[in-house]
Amino acid sequence: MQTNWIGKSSGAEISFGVKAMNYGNESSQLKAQGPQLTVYTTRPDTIFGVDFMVIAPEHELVETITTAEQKQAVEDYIAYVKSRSERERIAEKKISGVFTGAYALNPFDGREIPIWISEYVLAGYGTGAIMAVPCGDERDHKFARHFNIPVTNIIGGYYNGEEANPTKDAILENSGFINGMVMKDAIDVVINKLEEKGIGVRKVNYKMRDAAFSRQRYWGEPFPIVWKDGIAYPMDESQLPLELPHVDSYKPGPEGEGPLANIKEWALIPNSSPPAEKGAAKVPKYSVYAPVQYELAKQMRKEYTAAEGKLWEVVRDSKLGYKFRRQHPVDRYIADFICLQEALIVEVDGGYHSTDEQKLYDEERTKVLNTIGFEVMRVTNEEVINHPLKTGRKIKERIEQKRAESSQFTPLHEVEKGQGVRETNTMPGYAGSSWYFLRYMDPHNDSEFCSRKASDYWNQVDLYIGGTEHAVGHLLYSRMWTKVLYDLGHIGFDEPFKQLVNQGMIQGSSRFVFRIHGTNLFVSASLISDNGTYDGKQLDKLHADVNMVDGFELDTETFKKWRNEEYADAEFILEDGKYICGSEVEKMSKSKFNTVNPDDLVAKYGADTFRMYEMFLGPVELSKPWDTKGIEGVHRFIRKFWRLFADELKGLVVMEEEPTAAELKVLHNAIRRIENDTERFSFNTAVSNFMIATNELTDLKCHKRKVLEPLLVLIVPYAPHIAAELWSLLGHTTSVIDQPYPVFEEKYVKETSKAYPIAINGKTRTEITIALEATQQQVEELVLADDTVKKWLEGKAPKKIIYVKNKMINVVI
RNA sequence: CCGGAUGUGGUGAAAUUGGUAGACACGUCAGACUUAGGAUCUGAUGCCGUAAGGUAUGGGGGUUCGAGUCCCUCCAUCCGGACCA
Repeated sequence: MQTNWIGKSSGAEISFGVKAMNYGNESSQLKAQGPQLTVYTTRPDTIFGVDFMVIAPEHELVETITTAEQKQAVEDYIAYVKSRSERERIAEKKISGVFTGAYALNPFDGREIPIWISEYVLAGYGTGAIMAVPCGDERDHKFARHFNIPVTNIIGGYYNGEEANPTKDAILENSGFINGMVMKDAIDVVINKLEEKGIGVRKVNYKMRDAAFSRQRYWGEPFPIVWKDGIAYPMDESQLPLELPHVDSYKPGPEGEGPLANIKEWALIPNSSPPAEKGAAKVPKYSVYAPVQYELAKQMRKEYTAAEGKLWEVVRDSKLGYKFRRQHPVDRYIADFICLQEALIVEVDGGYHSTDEQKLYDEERTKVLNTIGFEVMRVTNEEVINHPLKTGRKIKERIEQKRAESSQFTPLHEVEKGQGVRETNTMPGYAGSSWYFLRYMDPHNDSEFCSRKASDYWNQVDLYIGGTEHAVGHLLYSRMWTKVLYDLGHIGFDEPFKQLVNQGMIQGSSRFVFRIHGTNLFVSASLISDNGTYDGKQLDKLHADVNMVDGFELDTETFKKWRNEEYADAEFILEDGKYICGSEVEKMSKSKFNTVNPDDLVAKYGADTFRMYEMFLGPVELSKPWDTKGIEGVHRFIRKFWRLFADELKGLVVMEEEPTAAELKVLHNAIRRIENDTERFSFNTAVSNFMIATNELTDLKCHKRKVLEPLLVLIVPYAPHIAAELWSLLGHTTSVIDQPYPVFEEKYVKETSKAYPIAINGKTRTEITIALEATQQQVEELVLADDTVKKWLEGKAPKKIIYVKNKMINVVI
């Protein structure tokens, strides 16, 4: 599960010479001898199958190697790539590319290989260039077909001419010195040869995910960092720990920082050091982005559109009175223009923002940027080009309006000069969760995180139960820190957890309302036609809060008052006087308004019922939508269990008599099954075994202490509150938690006979009770004497009688 | 597209090694006790059929005396990942 995240791949980096020729770029000094093009590949064994090379549009060699004839085509292509948003590039599978006019040389046979540019190669991964082997790689193959590049087959019959085959088992053909070798084995041979010739090196590549160790949120450990003059200083150890202060509001700070920025007393540190440049301390706060993005932004800064160029002239050098940057990475996006001090982003809409999909993307982008505190303003290409100065004034007006609105806050950058400013971002969830289990072993230690003595005693965590997201995020980092601490000798184990169980998610059951697009009219679900329209009109599908829906029926009055009366003017098209909602099972999430508050259920049924009901829903590792339908059953069980001990009127009814064989059998069956279920995390069947035992004891009218006390100990992990309560009701003064676990004894559940199912040709027809120690012959006699069996035999003799002791009997006719 | 998981009644589900499919609950129906019942208790309840019986674990095929379980294949849903060279 974690391999995708660590993204380790091993292969080789290979340098290809580029054929010397007359390049379009006259200033190139590489006319005599071509430059080197370095690629990364996991499959060096396919080197003789390289039919073309592809470099990323942002690749540094693009300008250098493009020939004069291809110059225009390449420029057009790069302009096209630039015009596409990051997301389009990732989402669309469109094949596009352009030939540079240059050729690389195969280091082994000198074959000339055309070099292409295509957006399917990413600047940020590997070297930003690949060697394309169409017969072995599907993307390369599609590219080759699209541009009619001849395909060299190096894998013989494994390649059918239609589809690439990424096999490693083929025997190589058309492959020079590795002809006849199996591909797997050739990988090493080629790498060795490359290294020998000095044109390549063995290399392991990693991709990093979630590398940014910072969040603009409240909940997280604060960084012990103080910014001064734009430089981060770690706090002195004597001032640690830095504690998360109380906040009244979790809203973003005045400039879109984390909520901590709202607490001036905490964030600002009086200081007499030299005055910081205005705003300097804030700049790095927005620098939470991947290096790839930084590179991309740099590139984009060089290749701006006409409108962007004009607007830059208007806003650059604080001409508007505010400092603007252009093509600046923010979160996962790159903003066209940004004024960090005022948290305003100005986007220039090119002509390509016209389709619905692009609009959706823009909306989402705006939403994300808003969430982290930026206001997004859009201007069109036309207005910038026709009225650049007017656009500038418009931007300035917007800023001033924004300042007026937020004047109740003192923006951090306006504080007295010379003050330090705390980092207001906090650490991500996995920061603390990566090692807290170690701290738990020694929580009061104030000289180190955990003494070696304590960690040696407690050792690894026996069992880790978590969801699948945790398995990648949290587990990955706890494993890393554990390994680091082990290498440093602070702990004696290098894996944090002995066993992992992935529990499923409790999903939400969302409810939807359907609004006719552009109106306040809401249509009840079953009136909507199959193609998702009503009366031919488009509908907006909106989440409605599940708490104002009874089953599927919407409480329309509550709905009108919902979200500060956002839908106060709503009108409804009902069916049978009701508004029926649509429903879907989704992840439970506040944004989907499908969360339910367990407090209400706990108040109604108690925590034990709630706990057991969650267990009873099904296997832990499965996800299922939250549904309270069955909770009554569990609650009834708990009351029934209670009645074994006490009567509403008579109080305690426990008797001291010796239990009967039947009662002991119930108890010991329960011990065996529940112990077994608990050990294999089959909590749902354990709960049902408690129910079975309780039902059986109720039927036996058993209220005997010697049966009930062990049962109480069994139930402690499942219903701890009532277990403790009943334990004390039984007159004990010690805790039930300290009781030894009941021991199963075979002798109480031993049977002497069994009611065997009798099957004729595999189909069960009747049942005969036979002693367990019966022999094959005795069984056959008994079975053949049975009326039902005789009826099915119709006087014939059976071919065979299969007798499996303690299981079943099958008569084959 | 890749990887992982899951498909069983009206519903949540059970079925240690291939051996009585649907335990335990919810729901529904009938009944008891009740002024009442959203309390408690009893019984019934996969589907078709009066019954005998037939049929049934996503679809199709196979192995076996016997398959929810093992094998092949197709389909659906969910989760995770994804231009990763």
